[in-house]
Amino acid sequence: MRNAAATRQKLLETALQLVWQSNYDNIGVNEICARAGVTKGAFYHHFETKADLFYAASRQYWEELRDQLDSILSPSRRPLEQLEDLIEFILERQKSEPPAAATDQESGDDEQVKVAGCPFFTAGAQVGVEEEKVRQAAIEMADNAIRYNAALIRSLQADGCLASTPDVAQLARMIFTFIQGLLIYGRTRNSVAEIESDLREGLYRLIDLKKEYRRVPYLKHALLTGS
Amino acid sequence: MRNAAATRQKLLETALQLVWQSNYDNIGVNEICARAGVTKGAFYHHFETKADLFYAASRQYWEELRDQLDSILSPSRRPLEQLEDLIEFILERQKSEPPAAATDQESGDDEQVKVAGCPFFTAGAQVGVEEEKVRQAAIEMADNAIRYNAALIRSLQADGCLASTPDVAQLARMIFTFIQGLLIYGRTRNSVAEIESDLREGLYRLIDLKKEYRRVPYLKHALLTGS
DNA sequence: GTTTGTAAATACCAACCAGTATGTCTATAA
DNA sequence: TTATAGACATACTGGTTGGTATTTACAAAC
Repeated sequence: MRNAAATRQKLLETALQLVWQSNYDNIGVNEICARAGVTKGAFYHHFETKADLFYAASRQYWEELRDQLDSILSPSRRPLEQLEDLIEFILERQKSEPPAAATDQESGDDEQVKVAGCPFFTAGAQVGVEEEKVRQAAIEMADNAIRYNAALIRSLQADGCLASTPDVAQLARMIFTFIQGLLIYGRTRNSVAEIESDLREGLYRLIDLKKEYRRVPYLKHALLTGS
Repeated sequence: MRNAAATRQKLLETALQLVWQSNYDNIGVNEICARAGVTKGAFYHHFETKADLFYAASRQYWEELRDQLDSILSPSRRPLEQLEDLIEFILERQKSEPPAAATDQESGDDEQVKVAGCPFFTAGAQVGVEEEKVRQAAIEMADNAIRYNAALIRSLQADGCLASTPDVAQLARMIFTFIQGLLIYGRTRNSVAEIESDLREGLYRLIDLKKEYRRVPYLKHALLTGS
């Protein structure tokens, strides 16, 4: 590694991957370095502390996420389409995490974690009074996500999809917390299946989407009796 | 400490308190012992491992919680009353945690954590593949809580309070995940105020409570313009 | 070709981790 | 009074933690 930018990037990606599979306290600097194929000297050359790395990783993670959300929640698309694609996006992402630099070097032995939720958000909720930067990352992450939720709600509302007039800011918050709680629940069971049905139905109920716009989540009865 | 039961209880309470303020990985056996005024020998006399202690603590925590839920969700009370009291209970509990053995010995310097969420549930979501017992505790905790949610939903439904007919099991799950997500969110901000309004409104929307049964969350406008 | 600044490697630190080995106390039973 | 067993205390283990000090490799500037 004679390329400074590449080394830094590798550390960010590895941190992202590892914290996604476990949690902030459980991942050590040594392990990050080993997995990234980088020495400790390089680590502390690029980042002052472990918390610093995670803060930087969370920001980069959000930038990637933001780009994807921008295309899903693009004003050029119909609000209902945005909602459904967002749901699909969340579910799909749980099946394919960690997000970046999945396979490289000598990895390949890891236990597969199927559901994760945003590790930076959950980490920020758990670290102690020290590690203020980690909590800061969680707050920023949440604020960003909530902003996008609010935009989606306003679009849906403007399109006449909502059965009632909500407090947009509040509803955007509630959607975020619901999704996070759901993903954490899914993680304890380590299965995506359990949350697949709940995500769509829960969002429908929270945003009070008009019945005619709701996609029937499970067609098993209809399918079994013949389409 | 010549009383074995008391020593064991003290360890359980201390573990409960500490993990509530922080998280599983961040709390060491040494710290638990020191805070409990107990030596390490006593600790490992009563519990085989750290994970064992937390599993036991989570079970005891649930037993306390269950008793309170039993009185709140008692069939002798009107379903709507049950719901409102449950909401109040959740909010009130966040302001007064940790639940047991708050002040004893030489404590008193701790940073106040205002919002917590169930630490055993969140811990179970984050621990790695080892520590299976910790995750087990989280799953049991969730299952228990969801059972009580389901009972409440059925009561509300039987009383004609719901605007639509829900999948009870699913809705009970969604309520649980929503509440957990909300509490975790509140913890990152370290404020109860942010979640107070969201909890009631979110539950109303999830369970699709008929409008006439919804308690108006904020009367600020009405109050400001004169009652 | 030498200087200079940055990137990275090595070796190391004190503090802490969960867990253990071993001994002592004390209460009860014989 | 003695024997036994549970309840604890003390001291320690090997290993790991986040972080640092020092040195080396290397590329561009002069």
